[in-house]
Amino acid sequence: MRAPKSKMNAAVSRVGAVIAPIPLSDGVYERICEAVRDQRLPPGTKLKEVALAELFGVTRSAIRHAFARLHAMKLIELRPNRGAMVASPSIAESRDLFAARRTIESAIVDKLAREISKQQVKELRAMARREDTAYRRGEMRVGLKLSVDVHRVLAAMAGNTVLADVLDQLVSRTPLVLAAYRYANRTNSCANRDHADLIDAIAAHDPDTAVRVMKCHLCNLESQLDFAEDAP
Amino acid sequence: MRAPKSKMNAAVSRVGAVIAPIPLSDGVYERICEAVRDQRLPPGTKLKEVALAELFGVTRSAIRHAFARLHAMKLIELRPNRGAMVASPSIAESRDLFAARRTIESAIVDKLAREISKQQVKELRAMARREDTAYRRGEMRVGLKLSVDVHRVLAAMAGNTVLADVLDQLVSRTPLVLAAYRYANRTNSCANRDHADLIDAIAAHDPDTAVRVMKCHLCNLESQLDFAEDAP
DNA sequence: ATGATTGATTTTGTACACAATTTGCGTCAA
DNA sequence: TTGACGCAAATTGTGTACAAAATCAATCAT
Repeated sequence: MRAPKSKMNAAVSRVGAVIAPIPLSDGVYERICEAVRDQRLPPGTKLKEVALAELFGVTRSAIRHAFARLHAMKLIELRPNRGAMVASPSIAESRDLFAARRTIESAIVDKLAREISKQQVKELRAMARREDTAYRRGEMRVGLKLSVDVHRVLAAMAGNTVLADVLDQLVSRTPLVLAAYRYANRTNSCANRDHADLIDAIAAHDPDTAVRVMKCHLCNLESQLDFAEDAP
Repeated sequence: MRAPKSKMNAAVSRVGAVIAPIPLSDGVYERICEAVRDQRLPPGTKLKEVALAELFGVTRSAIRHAFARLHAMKLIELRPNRGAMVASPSIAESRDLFAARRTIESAIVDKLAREISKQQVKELRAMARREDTAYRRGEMRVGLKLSVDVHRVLAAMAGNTVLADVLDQLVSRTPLVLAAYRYANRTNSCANRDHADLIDAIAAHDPDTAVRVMKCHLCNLESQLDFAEDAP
């Protein structure tokens, strides 16, 4: 990989076969995906192939593979002969994204409120607690990650893998919208009380309340956005 | 740079830039995507890179790019060092797929029933008519394509591009489920009367009926499946 | 006869090289 | 000073070559 010469190449790739039995440029994909979710890569950031290739210690081929997947997830935009950049969701797309999330996550919490187990409730509460402490400590990046993960875990617990995968994409795109349009003075993305209330409703096996809280939660988040200024 | 080789080369690529301003292995992606939707590629079909490369007249690089996108759409499976094959949805995944479609398409027709225009109704009716004639003529492949397209057009008309994109993926995966699990004696995928009834309810601006018909339509389709036999 | 094993062929994964387009900078003229 | 023009550098698109892994077939042993 790193060394182009033959002996070295054989030895290195043998090791690679052990630690990476998966055909992976996947690692690159995951890393960039997380960076987008963590808002370390703001919308519009140019992604140069050679720079990323030597950063990750892989070749351009792997980067381009990762780009193809990231593009399919709509996390980056690919313009012909002009390279890749982190996606800048338009205003319309951002609105549609929240509307789609309301539809899907309502269905998810409705189902979950009917069939959640005690153990799952415990996991959710633990996660919400960790999220809360992270925000209290001012660790915004950790808090954001946990906020996002709460929604992903809810989807996973609902047991519909197809819907969970779909929501995963929408949730991953949300930080890009927040980065592009949120008021500067807003601090955290998911009000912690919202998550706690949501989990309470689910734990109480109250689907209607859970759906209402989830919709309200997403509307609150969307209302923190300012769609007036620029037009990406 | 300068062109010391041949003028011909420059001229050809200039033409290429005009007809293909998009960085396209996209054509390959579209072709395979359609083939899956048309059920010309049954689940489990092995997709060899070199064979496809010379079939489409491109190099393996383009094929691999297309594979990455098809994998992200979950239309093919990629096993490390063992290549690509058309996805074989599991029973659980198939059930989840239909459940997800019920959730999303209910939201779509609900919205559409509230704001559809006369012109859009005309388009839908024309499409349903073409679908009907195709099935009557025994052109099953054309009929299937139109059946699928009805759902895609409904999603597009609802105006939420995010939800439409998501549904596009689910709809494209449905033919794979049908190919894998449907009773052999069943003829067409979407009962034509269902689509006509659905469009009637939407045209009448009756969201509740439209949602009920859509859910019923999808349940009918799912009930044509036999999840008993094999286990992919 | 059946099963395992080894060797050759096929197929995938990855590195690399070249072509072509875009981009940035410097020069020149109005 | 400003604008356009043009060359040079950087970046992307694509084709090719080689190495590793898997598949298949034939051989050998039990």
